[in-house]
Amino acid sequence: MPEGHTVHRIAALFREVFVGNRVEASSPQGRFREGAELISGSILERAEARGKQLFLHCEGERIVRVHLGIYGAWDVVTLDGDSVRAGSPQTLSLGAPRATRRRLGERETSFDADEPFPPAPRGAVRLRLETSDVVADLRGPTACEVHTPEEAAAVLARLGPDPLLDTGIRGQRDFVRRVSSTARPIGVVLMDQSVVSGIGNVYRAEILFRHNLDPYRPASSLTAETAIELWKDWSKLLADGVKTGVMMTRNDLDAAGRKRALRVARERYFVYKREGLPCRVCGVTVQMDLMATRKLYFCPQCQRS
DNA sequence: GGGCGATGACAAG
DNA sequence: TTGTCCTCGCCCA
Repeated sequence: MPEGHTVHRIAALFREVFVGNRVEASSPQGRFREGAELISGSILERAEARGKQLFLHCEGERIVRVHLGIYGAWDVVTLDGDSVRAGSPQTLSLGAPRATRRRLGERETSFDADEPFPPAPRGAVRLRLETSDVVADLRGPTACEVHTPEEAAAVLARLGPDPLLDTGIRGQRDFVRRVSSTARPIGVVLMDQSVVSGIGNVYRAEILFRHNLDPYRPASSLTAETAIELWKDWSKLLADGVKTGVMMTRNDLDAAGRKRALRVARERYFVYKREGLPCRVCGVTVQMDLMATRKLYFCPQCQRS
């Protein structure tokens, strides 16, 4: 997925294009018909992310919670703002204003869509949100539900700190406390959303590598200093990811290399999906193990206990 | 056109 | 620990 950075980007985009507006909701696929009816025509009051969870607060204390899971995505098509505002006869005579399509999820893309507006739903669209000049299609989410404030609060209560929300010393202390209180492997603990929000399989592998940490080491054996460094690093990576839309975890590149890595996915990581290739730092073969059902990539040399 | 894997999280046993 | 759900793009024939 869609790790935490993606969901914060979606929330920011929704704040830009939906919040404050009356939004029509539908479920072209049919699997969210009742939920869509509950919120359709109401004003979207807030859009917030916490870790991998998105909360859309609608008028009337109805909150749509969306979790993209491993392959969910939002396709957002916006009419070009200038064209819409200009509304000049010239623009109109040229036909429909240009639409821009953005996908936020699995692989982010952005391109001008050569299609009429609103576009017909393609594939299995669980939820479509629509105003006169924006359409957002949700497909493949692991969760899409309408909650009461109490239900939403219950979900939030189960989530560990998110560096973008729990800034400062409090979030850091909370993280350190949760990490130090379990003997489970740090590679498992970083993926546990009740310990820390937003880290997924890519960030897990990369953060562990960046700190030369053996993924199997008991979390409680880390020093407080190390735990603090992990929190600070996650804070930085998340902020970067939200800004660029890309998970870029290499810190060994010059400007040109960095630019290239932003374009070429396989250049972005130290170890993720590099099983069998030489470690970028020491040259030893990168290894892949299954840890808690997920593929864990690490360098057995750089990440020794 | 079939199979498979993917940035995830549950529940059941 | 295993099974299940969600959808799509890519690989191979």
